[in-house]
Amino acid sequence: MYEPNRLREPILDWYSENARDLPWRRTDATPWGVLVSEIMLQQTPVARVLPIWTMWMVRWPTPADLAAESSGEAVRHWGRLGYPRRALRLHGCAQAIVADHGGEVPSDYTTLRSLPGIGDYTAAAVASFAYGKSHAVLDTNVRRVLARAVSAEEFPPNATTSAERRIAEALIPPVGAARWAVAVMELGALVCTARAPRCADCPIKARCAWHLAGKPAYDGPARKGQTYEGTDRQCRGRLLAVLRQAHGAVPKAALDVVWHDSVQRERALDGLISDGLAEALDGDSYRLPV
DNA sequence: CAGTCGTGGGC
DNA sequence: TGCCCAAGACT
Repeated sequence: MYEPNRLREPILDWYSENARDLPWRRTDATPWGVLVSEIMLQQTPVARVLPIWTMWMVRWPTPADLAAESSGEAVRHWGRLGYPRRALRLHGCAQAIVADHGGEVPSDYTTLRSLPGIGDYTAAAVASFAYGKSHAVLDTNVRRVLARAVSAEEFPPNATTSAERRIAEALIPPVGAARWAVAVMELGALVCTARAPRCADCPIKARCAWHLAGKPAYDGPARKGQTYEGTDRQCRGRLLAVLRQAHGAVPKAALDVVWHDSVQRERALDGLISDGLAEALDGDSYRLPV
């Protein structure tokens, strides 16, 4: 690859002036706070995470605090963030951290990667942002920025490729890898957005391969559009919302009224139970797991 | 590896 | 208005 500093320096300078003041980025944020933020932020906008993260940090300031609660309380206080299995996985993280790591969030990538709900991105992000380690942090923002700036493509491939990882690793600075990672992410989140990128405000527009090529339209395979209305996912969401609000046993009749199709409703309820998001009680009632 | 898994705001 | 998609992980 060509001289990495051609991209690094303007992006780092831009970040110095434009970084958002997010609570999990402050110097008083703990590794646990960083871990919680990263899992909450998976596929979820910052604006919706902020209030939930703040409540969690007050309620469960350490992994031990969350581990001492039932998984159902984690699900309840997940609220409407979406993908509630993340709440279970975060609870599982807390339990593993207490049981196997002395109550301290692990600092190395491989150990983080072994925790529930922590994949390649989140392990790299926590190691970088909580502990200042050097990793390629490849989230959707970074992948889009690199696709455009380096590969002259409007969008990255559907799945992360080894070529992308090679490009990202070549750009990691020898010093300040974590700041570089968050700076590229921030550029992707605020300027180099998926729709209507603000190229006029971009610090590397004169060096961006995609911009220099005249911003050619995406010509790759169609990206998966997600339908929602009428799906099992919507049904699960309705059912779980009832259980979250109930604070105790919910008679089945109270679930029946929120979804008309009984076949789909039963399938969704079974799914919630097998996922550990709900429990069946004697007497045909249900609740969040204890 | 393609499918599954929530939710709500912006354009 | 409907469609797109927002710091992915897991199977």
